[in-house]
Amino acid sequence: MAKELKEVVSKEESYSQWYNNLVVKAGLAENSAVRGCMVIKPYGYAIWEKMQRALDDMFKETGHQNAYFPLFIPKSFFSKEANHVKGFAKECAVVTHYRLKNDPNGGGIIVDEDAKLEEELIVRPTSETIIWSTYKNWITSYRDLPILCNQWANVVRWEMRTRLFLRTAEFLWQEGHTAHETREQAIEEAKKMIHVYATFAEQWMSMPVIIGHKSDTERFAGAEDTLTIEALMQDGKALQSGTSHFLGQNFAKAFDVKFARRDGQTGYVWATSWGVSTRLMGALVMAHSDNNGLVLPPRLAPIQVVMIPIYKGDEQLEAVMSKFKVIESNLKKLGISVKIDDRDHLRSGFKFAEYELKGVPVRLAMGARDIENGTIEVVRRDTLEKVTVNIDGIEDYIVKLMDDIQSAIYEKALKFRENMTTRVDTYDEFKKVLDDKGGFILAHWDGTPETEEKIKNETKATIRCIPINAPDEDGVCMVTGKPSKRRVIFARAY
RNA sequence: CGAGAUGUAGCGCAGCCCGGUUAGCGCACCUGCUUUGGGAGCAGGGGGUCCCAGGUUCGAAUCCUGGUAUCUCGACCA
Repeated sequence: MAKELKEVVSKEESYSQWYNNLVVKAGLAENSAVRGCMVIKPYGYAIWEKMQRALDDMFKETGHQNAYFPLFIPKSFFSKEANHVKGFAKECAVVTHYRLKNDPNGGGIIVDEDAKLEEELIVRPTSETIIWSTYKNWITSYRDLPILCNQWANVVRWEMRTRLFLRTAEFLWQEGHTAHETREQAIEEAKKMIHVYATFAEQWMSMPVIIGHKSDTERFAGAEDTLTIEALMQDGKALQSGTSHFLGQNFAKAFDVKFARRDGQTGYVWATSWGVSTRLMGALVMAHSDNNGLVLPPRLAPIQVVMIPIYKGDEQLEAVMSKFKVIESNLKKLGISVKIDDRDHLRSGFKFAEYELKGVPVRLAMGARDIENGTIEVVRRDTLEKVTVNIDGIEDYIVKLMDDIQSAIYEKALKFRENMTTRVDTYDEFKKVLDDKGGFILAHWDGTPETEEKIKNETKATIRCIPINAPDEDGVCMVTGKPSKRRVIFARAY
Protein backbone atom coordinates (compact mmCIF):
# COMPACT_ATOMS: atom_id res chain seq x y z
CA MET A 1 0.00 0.00 0.00
CA ALA A 2 2.79 2.42 0.78
CA LYS A 3 4.20 1.44 -2.56
CA GLU A 4 1.19 3.09 -4.13
CA LEU A 5 1.81 6.14 -1.98
CA LYS A 6 5.40 6.33 -3.17
CA GLU A 7 4.27 6.12 -6.76
CA VAL A 8 2.02 9.09 -6.21
CA VAL A 9 4.85 11.05 -4.64
CA SER A 10 7.49 10.11 -7.21
CA LYS A 11 5.24 11.30 -9.98
CA GLU A 12 5.29 14.64 -8.24
CA GLU A 13 1.58 14.92 -8.35
CA SER A 14 0.05 17.88 -6.62
CA TYR A 15 0.81 18.24 -2.95
CA SER A 16 -2.86 18.14 -2.08
CA GLN A 17 -3.28 14.83 -3.84
CA TRP A 18 -0.31 13.45 -1.98
CA TYR A 19 -1.80 14.73 1.26
CA ASN A 20 -5.15 13.16 0.56
CA ASN A 21 -3.56 9.85 -0.33
CA LEU A 22 -1.48 9.86 2.81
CA VAL A 23 -4.40 10.58 5.10
CA VAL A 24 -6.35 7.69 3.60
CA LYS A 25 -3.52 5.18 3.29
CA ALA A 26 -2.19 5.83 6.78
CA GLY A 27 -5.65 5.01 8.10
CA LEU A 28 -6.47 8.41 9.61
CA ALA A 29 -9.70 9.19 7.78
CA GLU A 30 -11.68 8.77 4.59
CA ASN A 31 -14.48 10.49 2.75
CA SER A 32 -17.90 9.43 3.88
CA ALA A 33 -20.95 8.73 1.76
CA VAL A 34 -22.37 12.02 3.01
CA ARG A 35 -21.27 14.88 0.81
CA GLY A 36 -18.46 16.88 2.32
CA CYS A 37 -18.27 14.83 5.49
CA MET A 38 -15.47 12.65 6.75
CA VAL A 39 -15.09 9.41 8.64
CA ILE A 40 -12.30 9.63 11.20
CA LYS A 41 -10.89 6.13 11.54
CA PRO A 42 -9.70 4.67 14.85
CA TYR A 43 -6.04 5.45 14.25
CA GLY A 44 -6.79 9.06 13.36
CA TYR A 45 -9.21 9.44 16.23
CA ALA A 46 -6.60 8.12 18.66
CA ILE A 47 -4.37 11.04 17.70
CA TRP A 48 -7.26 13.48 18.06
CA GLU A 49 -8.01 12.06 21.52
CA LYS A 50 -4.43 12.70 22.57
CA MET A 51 -4.72 16.26 21.31
CA GLN A 52 -8.00 16.70 23.15
CA ARG A 53 -6.59 15.42 26.41
CA ALA A 54 -3.55 17.68 26.24
CA LEU A 55 -5.59 20.74 25.34
CA ASP A 56 -8.25 19.99 27.92
CA ASP A 57 -5.61 19.77 30.63
CA MET A 58 -4.24 23.12 29.55
CA PHE A 59 -7.71 24.68 29.61
CA LYS A 60 -8.34 23.37 33.12
CA GLU A 61 -4.97 24.67 34.28
CA THR A 62 -5.98 28.12 33.07
CA GLY A 63 -9.20 27.97 35.07
CA HIS A 64 -11.72 26.83 32.48
CA GLN A 65 -14.59 24.40 32.78
CA ASN A 66 -16.32 22.25 30.19
CA ALA A 67 -20.01 22.62 29.40
CA TYR A 68 -22.31 21.65 26.55
CA PHE A 69 -24.83 23.67 24.57
CA PRO A 70 -27.43 22.58 21.99
CA LEU A 71 -26.63 21.54 18.45
CA PHE A 72 -29.70 23.34 17.10
CA ILE A 73 -29.99 27.09 17.16
CA PRO A 74 -33.25 28.92 16.39
CA LYS A 75 -32.86 30.96 13.25
CA SER A 76 -33.87 34.18 14.98
CA PHE A 77 -30.76 34.02 17.20
CA PHE A 78 -28.68 34.71 14.13
CA SER A 79 -30.34 37.99 13.31
CA LYS A 80 -29.17 39.57 16.55
CA GLU A 81 -25.53 40.38 15.81
CA ALA A 82 -25.32 42.11 12.46
CA ASN A 83 -21.65 41.46 11.59
CA HIS A 84 -21.79 37.91 12.83
CA VAL A 85 -24.79 37.27 10.59
CA LYS A 86 -22.94 38.46 7.51
CA GLY A 87 -20.19 35.96 8.21
CA PHE A 88 -22.51 33.00 8.60
CA ALA A 89 -25.52 34.01 6.56
CA LYS A 90 -24.68 31.34 4.03
CA GLU A 91 -23.37 27.79 4.15
CA CYS A 92 -25.43 26.55 7.09
CA ALA A 93 -27.48 23.37 7.40
CA VAL A 94 -31.09 24.17 8.24
CA VAL A 95 -33.64 21.91 9.91
CA THR A 96 -37.11 22.61 8.54
CA HIS A 97 -39.18 19.53 9.46
CA TYR A 98 -39.45 17.13 12.36
CA ARG A 99 -41.11 14.01 10.97
CA LEU A 100 -40.84 11.45 8.18
CA LYS A 101 -43.58 9.30 6.72
CA ASN A 102 -44.01 6.46 4.25
CA ASP A 103 -44.45 7.69 0.71
CA PRO A 104 -48.06 6.84 -0.24
CA ASN A 105 -46.95 6.66 -3.90
CA GLY A 106 -44.08 4.27 -3.39
CA GLY A 107 -41.92 2.29 -1.02
CA GLY A 108 -39.69 5.08 0.20
CA ILE A 109 -39.65 7.43 3.13
CA ILE A 110 -40.45 11.10 2.57
CA VAL A 111 -40.54 14.25 4.63
CA ASP A 112 -43.96 14.84 6.18
CA GLU A 113 -44.91 18.27 4.90
CA ASP A 114 -47.37 18.61 7.77
CA ALA A 115 -44.48 18.48 10.19
CA LYS A 116 -43.00 21.83 9.27
CA LEU A 117 -41.28 23.70 12.09
CA GLU A 118 -42.68 27.10 13.03
CA GLU A 119 -39.14 28.40 13.17
CA GLU A 120 -36.27 26.74 11.38
CA LEU A 121 -33.34 25.45 13.40
CA ILE A 122 -29.78 26.04 12.28
CA VAL A 123 -27.23 23.32 12.88
CA ARG A 124 -24.55 25.26 14.75
CA PRO A 125 -21.75 26.62 12.58
CA THR A 126 -20.32 28.02 15.85
CA SER A 127 -22.04 28.56 19.16
CA GLU A 128 -21.72 32.24 20.07
CA THR A 129 -25.41 32.93 19.58
CA ILE A 130 -26.85 30.06 21.60
CA ILE A 131 -24.25 30.49 24.31
CA TRP A 132 -24.84 34.21 24.70
CA SER A 133 -28.57 33.71 24.84
CA THR A 134 -27.85 31.31 27.72
CA TYR A 135 -25.28 33.52 29.44
CA LYS A 136 -27.93 36.21 29.65
CA ASN A 137 -29.61 34.09 32.31
CA TRP A 138 -26.39 33.31 34.14
CA ILE A 139 -25.11 36.82 34.61
CA THR A 140 -26.62 39.54 36.79
CA SER A 141 -23.71 40.80 38.86
CA TYR A 142 -19.97 41.28 38.61
CA ARG A 143 -19.87 38.50 41.21
CA ASP A 144 -21.00 36.06 38.47
CA LEU A 145 -17.95 36.93 36.39
CA PRO A 146 -15.82 35.76 34.83
CA ILE A 147 -17.52 32.83 33.14
CA LEU A 148 -14.86 30.64 31.61
CA CYS A 149 -16.50 27.82 29.65
CA ASN A 150 -15.28 25.50 26.98
CA GLN A 151 -17.28 23.11 24.82
CA TRP A 152 -16.07 20.06 22.87
CA ALA A 153 -18.46 19.64 20.00
CA ASN A 154 -19.11 19.11 16.33
CA VAL A 155 -20.13 21.98 14.08
CA VAL A 156 -21.43 22.12 10.52
CA ARG A 157 -20.58 24.53 7.75
CA TRP A 158 -21.91 23.61 4.34
CA GLU A 159 -18.67 24.17 2.47
CA MET A 160 -18.70 23.80 -1.29
CA ARG A 161 -15.22 22.39 -1.56
CA THR A 162 -13.99 20.04 1.10
CA ARG A 163 -10.71 18.37 1.97
CA LEU A 164 -10.06 15.75 4.65
CA PHE A 165 -9.43 17.42 8.02
CA LEU A 166 -8.72 20.84 6.48
CA ARG A 167 -12.23 21.69 5.43
CA THR A 168 -15.11 19.27 5.93
CA ALA A 169 -18.81 20.01 6.19
CA GLU A 170 -18.89 18.63 9.71
CA PHE A 171 -15.87 18.94 11.94
CA LEU A 172 -14.92 18.42 15.56
CA TRP A 173 -13.56 21.23 17.61
CA GLN A 174 -13.36 22.94 20.92
CA GLU A 175 -14.81 26.39 21.44
CA GLY A 176 -14.18 28.49 24.51
CA HIS A 177 -16.63 31.27 25.36
CA THR A 178 -15.84 33.62 28.18
CA ALA A 179 -17.54 36.60 29.78
CA HIS A 180 -15.65 39.28 31.69
CA GLU A 181 -16.17 42.33 33.79
CA THR A 182 -13.76 44.61 31.98
CA ARG A 183 -12.40 45.17 28.53
CA GLU A 184 -8.86 44.58 29.78
CA GLN A 185 -9.73 41.23 31.33
CA ALA A 186 -11.29 40.01 28.10
CA ILE A 187 -8.33 41.15 26.03
CA GLU A 188 -6.05 39.42 28.50
CA GLU A 189 -8.08 36.20 28.19
CA ALA A 190 -7.93 36.24 24.39
CA LYS A 191 -4.17 36.69 24.55
CA LYS A 192 -3.76 34.00 27.16
CA MET A 193 -5.61 31.43 25.06
CA ILE A 194 -3.74 32.09 21.83
CA HIS A 195 -0.58 31.46 23.82
CA VAL A 196 -2.04 28.21 25.11
CA TYR A 197 -2.61 27.18 21.50
CA ALA A 198 0.88 28.20 20.49
CA THR A 199 2.35 26.22 23.37
CA PHE A 200 0.31 23.20 22.38
CA ALA A 201 1.33 23.47 18.72
CA GLU A 202 4.99 23.77 19.57
CA GLN A 203 5.34 21.40 22.51
CA TRP A 204 2.90 18.67 21.50
CA MET A 205 2.68 18.89 17.73
CA SER A 206 6.31 19.99 17.29
CA MET A 207 4.94 22.59 14.94
CA PRO A 208 6.25 26.16 15.12
CA VAL A 209 3.60 28.85 14.79
CA ILE A 210 3.50 32.61 14.52
CA ILE A 211 1.11 34.48 16.78
CA GLY A 212 -0.46 37.59 15.37
CA HIS A 213 -3.52 39.73 14.79
CA LYS A 214 -5.80 39.24 11.80
CA SER A 215 -6.37 42.19 9.50
CA ASP A 216 -9.81 43.84 9.40
CA THR A 217 -10.96 41.73 6.46
CA GLU A 218 -9.69 38.41 7.79
CA ARG A 219 -11.13 38.95 11.26
CA PHE A 220 -13.88 36.71 12.65
CA ALA A 221 -17.38 37.99 11.98
CA GLY A 222 -18.48 39.79 15.13
CA ALA A 223 -15.03 40.17 16.70
CA GLU A 224 -13.17 43.36 17.52
CA ASP A 225 -9.83 41.61 17.34
CA THR A 226 -8.85 38.15 16.16
CA LEU A 227 -5.59 36.55 17.26
CA THR A 228 -4.32 33.62 15.22
CA ILE A 229 -1.59 31.03 15.15
CA GLU A 230 -0.26 30.56 11.64
CA ALA A 231 1.80 27.54 10.64
CA LEU A 232 3.70 26.89 7.43
CA MET A 233 3.10 23.65 5.57
CA GLN A 234 5.76 21.85 3.54
CA ASP A 235 4.34 23.04 0.23
CA GLY A 236 4.91 26.63 1.27
CA LYS A 237 1.27 27.39 2.02
CA ALA A 238 0.06 28.77 5.33
CA LEU A 239 -2.49 27.13 7.57
CA GLN A 240 -4.50 29.03 10.14
CA SER A 241 -4.34 26.58 13.02
CA GLY A 242 -6.23 28.26 15.83
CA THR A 243 -7.92 31.55 16.65
CA SER A 244 -8.80 33.54 19.73
CA HIS A 245 -11.23 36.43 19.45
CA PHE A 246 -11.79 39.50 21.55
CA LEU A 247 -15.48 40.08 20.94
CA GLY A 248 -15.81 43.39 22.75
CA GLN A 249 -19.40 43.94 23.85
CA ASN A 250 -20.88 42.95 20.50
CA PHE A 251 -22.59 39.76 21.64
CA ALA A 252 -23.47 41.17 25.06
CA LYS A 253 -25.32 44.00 23.35
CA ALA A 254 -26.95 41.73 20.79
CA PHE A 255 -28.20 39.34 23.49
CA ASP A 256 -28.68 42.00 26.15
CA VAL A 257 -26.28 40.55 28.69
CA LYS A 258 -25.99 43.29 31.35
CA PHE A 259 -24.66 43.10 34.87
CA ALA A 260 -24.44 45.23 37.98
CA ARG A 261 -20.92 46.61 38.16
CA ARG A 262 -18.85 47.25 41.27
CA ASP A 263 -19.62 50.98 40.94
CA GLY A 264 -23.37 50.30 41.06
CA GLN A 265 -23.90 51.10 37.40
CA THR A 266 -25.22 48.64 34.84
CA GLY A 267 -22.91 47.58 32.03
CA TYR A 268 -22.53 45.08 29.24
CA VAL A 269 -20.10 42.20 29.75
CA TRP A 270 -16.95 41.76 27.68
CA ALA A 271 -16.45 38.55 25.75
CA THR A 272 -13.96 36.27 24.08
CA SER A 273 -14.21 33.08 22.07
CA TRP A 274 -11.44 30.77 20.91
CA GLY A 275 -11.17 27.46 19.12
CA VAL A 276 -9.09 24.81 17.46
CA SER A 277 -10.46 22.01 15.31
CA THR A 278 -9.66 18.70 13.69
CA ARG A 279 -7.89 20.90 11.15
CA LEU A 280 -4.93 20.47 13.51
CA MET A 281 -4.81 16.87 12.30
CA GLY A 282 -4.24 18.14 8.78
CA ALA A 283 -1.59 20.50 10.08
CA LEU A 284 0.16 17.62 11.80
CA VAL A 285 0.23 15.60 8.60
CA MET A 286 1.41 18.46 6.40
CA ALA A 287 3.99 19.79 8.83
CA HIS A 288 6.11 16.66 9.23
CA SER A 289 5.31 13.88 6.78
CA ASP A 290 7.80 12.63 4.23
CA ASN A 291 7.68 10.32 1.23
CA ASN A 292 7.55 7.28 3.48
CA GLY A 293 4.43 8.48 5.21
CA LEU A 294 3.46 10.19 8.44
CA VAL A 295 5.96 11.40 10.96
CA LEU A 296 4.19 11.73 14.30
CA PRO A 297 5.60 13.59 17.28
CA PRO A 298 6.04 11.02 20.07
CA ARG A 299 3.75 12.91 22.46
CA LEU A 300 0.80 12.48 20.07
CA ALA A 301 1.57 9.07 18.58
CA PRO A 302 -1.03 6.42 19.48
CA ILE A 303 1.68 3.78 19.16
CA GLN A 304 5.03 5.14 20.32
CA VAL A 305 7.11 2.02 19.93
CA VAL A 306 6.46 -0.93 17.65
CA MET A 307 8.35 -4.18 18.00
CA ILE A 308 8.77 -6.52 15.07
CA PRO A 309 10.15 -10.02 15.47
CA ILE A 310 12.32 -11.49 12.73
CA TYR A 311 12.37 -15.25 12.77
CA LYS A 312 12.40 -18.58 11.02
CA GLY A 313 10.18 -21.10 12.70
CA ASP A 314 8.32 -21.16 15.99
CA GLU A 315 11.42 -21.69 18.10
CA GLN A 316 13.05 -18.43 17.01
CA LEU A 317 9.76 -16.57 17.30
CA GLU A 318 9.32 -17.69 20.88
CA ALA A 319 12.86 -16.68 21.75
CA VAL A 320 12.33 -13.18 20.36
CA MET A 321 8.86 -12.83 21.84
CA SER A 322 10.03 -13.62 25.34
CA LYS A 323 12.60 -10.79 25.08
CA PHE A 324 9.94 -8.48 23.62
CA LYS A 325 7.51 -9.14 26.46
CA VAL A 326 10.07 -8.01 29.01
CA ILE A 327 10.84 -4.81 27.12
CA GLU A 328 7.14 -4.19 26.56
CA SER A 329 6.33 -4.45 30.23
CA ASN A 330 9.24 -2.17 31.18
CA LEU A 331 8.25 0.46 28.63
CA LYS A 332 4.63 0.37 29.72
CA LYS A 333 5.73 1.09 33.26
CA LEU A 334 7.43 4.18 31.88
CA GLY A 335 4.16 5.27 30.28
CA ILE A 336 5.16 4.42 26.74
CA SER A 337 2.61 2.81 24.44
CA VAL A 338 3.94 -0.30 22.77
CA LYS A 339 2.74 -2.65 20.08
CA ILE A 340 4.24 -6.02 19.31
CA ASP A 341 3.41 -7.05 15.75
CA ASP A 342 3.70 -10.82 15.56
CA ARG A 343 1.36 -11.31 12.62
CA ASP A 344 2.71 -14.36 10.90
CA HIS A 345 1.33 -13.91 7.42
CA LEU A 346 3.26 -10.71 6.75
CA ARG A 347 6.96 -10.40 6.19
CA SER A 348 8.99 -8.07 8.33
CA GLY A 349 9.82 -5.78 5.43
CA PHE A 350 6.14 -5.19 4.84
CA LYS A 351 5.65 -4.32 8.49
CA PHE A 352 8.56 -1.90 8.49
CA ALA A 353 6.99 0.00 5.63
CA GLU A 354 3.56 -0.09 7.19
CA TYR A 355 4.62 1.46 10.50
CA GLU A 356 6.64 4.07 8.67
CA LEU A 357 3.50 4.97 6.77
CA LYS A 358 1.65 5.27 10.06
CA GLY A 359 4.38 7.45 11.55
CA VAL A 360 5.25 5.32 14.58
CA PRO A 361 8.21 7.18 16.14
CA VAL A 362 10.37 4.22 17.15
CA ARG A 363 10.66 0.72 15.73
CA LEU A 364 12.47 -2.15 17.38
CA ALA A 365 13.43 -5.29 15.49
CA MET A 366 15.04 -8.41 16.85
CA GLY A 367 16.11 -11.66 15.22
CA ALA A 368 18.28 -14.69 15.88
CA ARG A 369 21.43 -12.66 15.23
CA ASP A 370 20.45 -10.16 17.94
CA ILE A 371 19.61 -12.83 20.44
CA GLU A 372 23.04 -14.28 19.96
CA ASN A 373 24.70 -10.89 20.42
CA GLY A 374 22.37 -9.53 23.09
CA THR A 375 21.41 -6.61 20.85
CA ILE A 376 18.35 -5.03 19.33
CA GLU A 377 17.82 -2.86 16.25
CA VAL A 378 16.36 0.60 16.84
CA VAL A 379 15.04 2.78 14.02
CA ARG A 380 13.77 6.31 14.53
CA ARG A 381 11.03 7.39 12.17
CA ASP A 382 12.02 11.01 11.65
CA THR A 383 15.48 10.29 10.20
CA LEU A 384 15.07 6.54 9.51
CA GLU A 385 18.46 6.22 11.18
CA LYS A 386 19.14 2.61 12.11
CA VAL A 387 21.31 1.55 15.05
CA THR A 388 21.94 -1.74 16.79
CA VAL A 389 22.30 -1.31 20.52
CA ASN A 390 22.84 -3.51 23.53
CA ILE A 391 19.58 -4.80 24.91
CA ASP A 392 20.57 -3.82 28.45
CA GLY A 393 19.31 -0.32 29.17
CA ILE A 394 17.18 -0.22 26.03
CA GLU A 395 14.32 1.35 27.99
CA ASP A 396 16.35 4.40 29.01
CA TYR A 397 17.65 4.67 25.49
CA ILE A 398 14.10 4.79 24.14
CA VAL A 399 12.87 7.34 26.65
CA LYS A 400 15.68 9.65 25.61
CA LEU A 401 15.12 8.90 21.93
CA MET A 402 11.47 9.96 22.18
CA ASP A 403 12.48 13.34 23.55
CA ASP A 404 15.08 13.65 20.82
CA ILE A 405 12.52 12.97 18.11
CA GLN A 406 9.99 15.35 19.63
CA SER A 407 12.48 18.21 19.52
CA ALA A 408 14.23 17.17 16.31
CA ILE A 409 11.09 17.39 14.22
CA TYR A 410 10.29 20.75 15.80
CA GLU A 411 13.72 22.04 14.91
CA LYS A 412 13.40 20.70 11.39
CA ALA A 413 10.05 22.40 10.89
CA LEU A 414 11.38 25.63 12.39
CA LYS A 415 14.39 25.60 10.11
CA PHE A 416 12.14 24.98 7.14
CA ARG A 417 9.99 27.94 8.09
CA GLU A 418 13.00 30.18 8.55
CA ASN A 419 14.30 29.24 5.11
CA MET A 420 10.84 29.81 3.68
CA THR A 421 10.39 33.26 5.19
CA THR A 422 11.42 36.08 2.89
CA ARG A 423 11.55 39.85 3.36
CA VAL A 424 10.57 41.78 0.27
CA ASP A 425 10.31 45.50 -0.44
CA THR A 426 8.74 45.68 -3.88
CA TYR A 427 5.54 44.26 -5.30
CA ASP A 428 7.42 42.66 -8.22
CA GLU A 429 9.73 40.90 -5.84
CA PHE A 430 6.69 39.85 -3.79
CA LYS A 431 5.03 38.19 -6.80
CA LYS A 432 8.23 36.50 -7.83
CA VAL A 433 8.88 35.00 -4.39
CA LEU A 434 5.26 33.91 -4.15
CA ASP A 435 5.44 32.01 -7.44
CA ASP A 436 8.98 30.65 -7.26
CA LYS A 437 9.32 29.86 -3.60
CA GLY A 438 6.14 30.36 -1.60
CA GLY A 439 6.25 30.49 2.17
CA PHE A 440 5.84 33.45 4.47
CA ILE A 441 6.61 36.85 3.04
CA LEU A 442 7.35 39.81 5.29
CA ALA A 443 6.37 43.04 3.61
CA HIS A 444 5.12 46.53 4.32
CA TRP A 445 1.44 47.24 3.83
CA ASP A 446 -0.42 50.53 4.13
CA GLY A 447 -3.03 49.06 6.47
CA THR A 448 -6.02 49.52 4.15
CA PRO A 449 -8.51 46.79 3.19
CA GLU A 450 -8.40 48.09 -0.42
CA THR A 451 -4.71 47.31 -0.81
CA GLU A 452 -5.16 43.95 0.90
CA GLU A 453 -8.00 43.13 -1.49
CA LYS A 454 -5.98 44.17 -4.51
CA ILE A 455 -3.08 41.93 -3.46
CA LYS A 456 -5.43 39.04 -2.83
CA ASN A 457 -7.11 39.37 -6.21
CA GLU A 458 -3.86 39.69 -8.09
CA THR A 459 -1.77 37.08 -6.30
CA LYS A 460 -4.10 34.89 -4.18
CA ALA A 461 -1.91 35.81 -1.21
CA THR A 462 -3.54 37.08 1.97
CA ILE A 463 -2.29 38.74 5.09
CA ARG A 464 -1.89 35.81 7.45
CA CYS A 465 -1.29 38.01 10.45
CA ILE A 466 0.33 41.05 11.91
CA PRO A 467 2.75 39.31 14.30
CA ILE A 468 2.47 40.35 17.94
CA ASN A 469 6.23 40.52 18.23
CA ALA A 470 6.81 42.35 14.93
CA PRO A 471 9.46 44.99 15.54
CA ASP A 472 8.61 48.58 14.66
CA GLU A 473 10.17 49.40 11.33
CA ASP A 474 9.33 52.42 9.23
CA GLY A 475 8.80 51.64 5.58
CA VAL A 476 6.48 52.15 2.67
CA CYS A 477 3.69 49.92 1.39
CA MET A 478 5.02 47.78 -1.46
CA VAL A 479 1.89 48.48 -3.49
CA THR A 480 0.82 52.07 -2.78
CA GLY A 481 4.01 53.59 -1.39
CA LYS A 482 2.14 54.92 1.61
CA PRO A 483 3.89 54.81 4.99
CA SER A 484 3.90 51.63 7.10
CA LYS A 485 5.00 51.10 10.68
CA ARG A 486 5.86 47.40 10.54
CA ARG A 487 5.99 44.38 8.28
CA VAL A 488 3.11 41.93 8.12
CA ILE A 489 3.09 38.29 7.00
CA PHE A 490 1.68 37.40 3.62
CA ALA A 491 1.20 33.90 2.20
CA ARG A 492 -1.02 31.78 0.07
CA ALA A 493 -3.13 29.81 2.48
CA TYR A 494 -5.36 26.76 2.83
C1' C B 1 -23.15 28.19 -7.10
C1' G B 2 -20.02 29.10 -12.24
C1' A B 3 -16.40 26.04 -15.65
C1' G B 4 -14.23 21.31 -16.87
C1' A B 5 -13.59 16.01 -16.10
C1' U B 6 -14.99 11.25 -14.31
C1' G B 7 -18.52 7.14 -12.32
C1' U B 8 -16.89 -0.65 -14.60
C1' A B 9 -14.92 -6.01 -8.01
C1' G B 10 -12.38 -3.38 -1.61
C1' C B 11 -8.55 0.03 -4.36
C1' G B 12 -6.38 1.60 -9.18
C1' C B 13 -7.74 1.11 -14.17
C1' A B 14 -8.68 -1.00 -19.59
C1' G B 15 -12.91 -1.84 -22.72
C1' C B 16 -16.97 2.77 -24.94
C1' C B 17 -15.17 6.36 -30.48
C1' C B 18 -16.92 1.87 -34.43
C1' G B 19 -23.27 -1.91 -30.04
C1' G B 20 -22.49 -8.60 -30.85
C1' U B 21 -19.54 -15.06 -26.94
C1' U B 22 -19.64 -16.12 -20.25
C1' A B 23 -17.00 -8.03 -19.08
C1' G B 24 -11.19 -8.01 -18.44
C1' C B 25 -6.23 -6.54 -16.06
C1' G B 26 -3.01 -5.08 -11.71
C1' C B 27 -3.10 -4.71 -6.41
C1' A B 28 -5.83 -6.49 -2.23
C1' C B 29 -8.66 -10.95 -0.32
C1' C B 30 -9.15 -16.70 0.52
C1' U B 31 -6.60 -21.92 0.27
C1' G B 32 -2.06 -24.79 -0.17
C1' C B 33 3.19 -25.31 -0.48
C1' U B 34 7.87 -22.87 -0.41
C1' U B 35 9.71 -18.40 1.95
C1' U B 36 10.95 -14.65 6.11
C1' G B 37 17.27 -9.01 8.61
C1' G B 38 13.36 -3.71 3.88
C1' G B 39 7.02 -3.92 0.68
C1' A B 40 8.00 -12.65 -1.27
C1' G B 41 7.31 -16.80 -5.20
C1' C B 42 4.33 -20.51 -7.46
C1' A B 43 -0.41 -22.92 -8.03
C1' G B 44 -5.52 -22.70 -7.30
C1' G B 45 -10.00 -19.83 -5.77
C1' G B 46 -13.87 -16.14 -4.46
C1' G B 47 -15.85 -11.52 -5.56
C1' G B 48 -19.72 -7.25 -10.66
C1' U B 49 -27.24 -4.27 -10.47
C1' C B 50 -20.68 -1.87 -15.71
C1' C B 51 -23.81 5.21 -10.91
C1' C B 52 -29.54 5.59 -11.40
C1' A B 53 -34.00 6.02 -14.54
C1' G B 54 -36.00 6.17 -19.20
C1' G B 55 -35.28 5.63 -24.61
C1' U B 56 -33.20 3.56 -29.52
C1' U B 57 -32.17 -1.64 -31.09
C1' C B 58 -33.04 -8.52 -32.50
C1' G B 59 -29.16 -7.18 -28.96
C1' A B 60 -26.53 -1.69 -24.71
C1' A B 61 -20.91 -1.17 -20.14
C1' U B 62 -20.77 0.89 -25.28
C1' C B 63 -25.53 5.17 -28.73
C1' C B 64 -29.49 9.15 -27.01
C1' U B 65 -32.18 11.97 -22.94
C1' G B 66 -32.76 13.23 -17.90
C1' G B 67 -31.12 12.69 -13.06
C1' U B 68 -27.28 11.84 -9.43
C1' A B 69 -22.50 11.42 -7.13
C1' U B 70 -17.35 12.36 -6.96
C1' C B 71 -12.86 15.02 -8.39
C1' U B 72 -10.10 19.46 -10.30
C1' C B 73 -10.25 24.91 -10.95
C1' G B 74 -12.88 29.52 -9.25
C1' A B 75 -16.16 32.29 -5.22
C1' C B 76 -16.77 30.99 0.51
C1' C B 77 -14.34 29.34 4.84
C1' A B 78 -11.38 26.76 10.85
